[in-house]
Amino acid sequence: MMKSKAKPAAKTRIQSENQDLILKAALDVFSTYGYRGATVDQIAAKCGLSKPNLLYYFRRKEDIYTAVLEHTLTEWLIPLRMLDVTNDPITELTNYISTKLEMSHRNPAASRLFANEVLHGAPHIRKFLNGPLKDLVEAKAAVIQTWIEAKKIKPVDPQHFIFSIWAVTQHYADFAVQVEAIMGPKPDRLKTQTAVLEILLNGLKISP
Amino acid sequence: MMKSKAKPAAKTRIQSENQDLILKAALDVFSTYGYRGATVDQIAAKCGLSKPNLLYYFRRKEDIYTAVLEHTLTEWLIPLRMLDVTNDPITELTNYISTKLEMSHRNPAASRLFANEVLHGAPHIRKFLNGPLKDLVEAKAAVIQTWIEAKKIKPVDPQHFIFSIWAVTQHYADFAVQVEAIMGPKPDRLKTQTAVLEILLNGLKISP
DNA sequence: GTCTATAATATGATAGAC
DNA sequence: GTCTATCATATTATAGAC
Repeated sequence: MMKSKAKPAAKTRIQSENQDLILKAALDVFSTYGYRGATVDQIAAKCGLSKPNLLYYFRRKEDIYTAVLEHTLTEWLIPLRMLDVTNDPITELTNYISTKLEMSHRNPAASRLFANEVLHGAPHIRKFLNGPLKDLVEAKAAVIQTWIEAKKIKPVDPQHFIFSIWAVTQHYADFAVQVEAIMGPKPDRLKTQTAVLEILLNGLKISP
Repeated sequence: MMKSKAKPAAKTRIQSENQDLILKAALDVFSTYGYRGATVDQIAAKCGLSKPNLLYYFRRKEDIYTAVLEHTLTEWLIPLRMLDVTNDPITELTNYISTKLEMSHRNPAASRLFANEVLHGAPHIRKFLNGPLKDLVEAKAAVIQTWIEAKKIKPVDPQHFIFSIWAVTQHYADFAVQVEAIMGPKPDRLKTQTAVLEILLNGLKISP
């Protein structure tokens, strides 16, 4: 469960470069095949290190996995943290949704890694879900509630609304294969963004 | 890829009972651990058969997996097929969304099995996605488009709207651990349903 | 049809030379 | 720090008795 003793101290330039290589390759392999489906061999091959050399940097397979997860999670919540109660709600929510779509598009592997972890019961990040994530969602649900009470947007259950945003935006990364099977390869990103914003936000706008 | 030669012909009562047992246990194990994470041992233990006996019914692990997937997929699309252009759109869509939420709640394992398969590139159901699924979505997108042109609902991209429905409804099954970490155990189902219907449909309703 | 025993393989992890 | 070689284990799959 997020043992940060996993990584050895990175001191030399070669060490820190190799660590980056490993984490990048591991994100790729773990997100494609899942924790159990990924093999240390694959990760080693992908970053051009020998298996024993890779295991010199991270003693166990699980240590690589938790390192990548940790790295991903810290970045993942930044956009939600930025939701600011003092600004216009539609502007803020448009911004948040667009940023999440953008992140899912730029780094689908990270989205899939996280999806896979939660799908299988989140054994490595239970504490994170019950602690920091829960706290953050409650704080931001309160922000949305404030907007509702100020009649700046129509009423909606704030927590479920946040879930819906996550669900829809991450869908385009996690289920990309399915989306492309139906829409053809390389779906128009602007069209996607416009559609998602309309679907999620039109119901909230106060009628003119 | 969906080789239906997988199952031996089930003739005796014992055989067909055991097949059901196996498929039920396999759905559970595969959806929890993923294809690679699941072991034949686990499935055998769960349904009370010995491993060799299980492998008498399905020669290879992969055959069990494809059988379960096939079984799941056929049931999964029934609600979307029922979307009827001649009825009131809000009634029809309310019905569809409610049914999908209900299915996700009653059988989260099926939802997760499918999610896991697509997440990892859908190696076993590519043909299904590119064929039957694509055709069905195009047909039902046309239904929604008809409603829009008849001014019965506000304009929305029909395909992306279908994706959003899938994303949000399946989220409550696939990410149940996360939802419960934030909302507490056993979230109020009626409240969830009401919230999801509002979020997805309020933007479509023609102003009174 | 069902079992025990076991083969064949894949894979995580380590020992020890350089 | 990095490599080759190898161990130990887990797991799919089969052979063959009953």
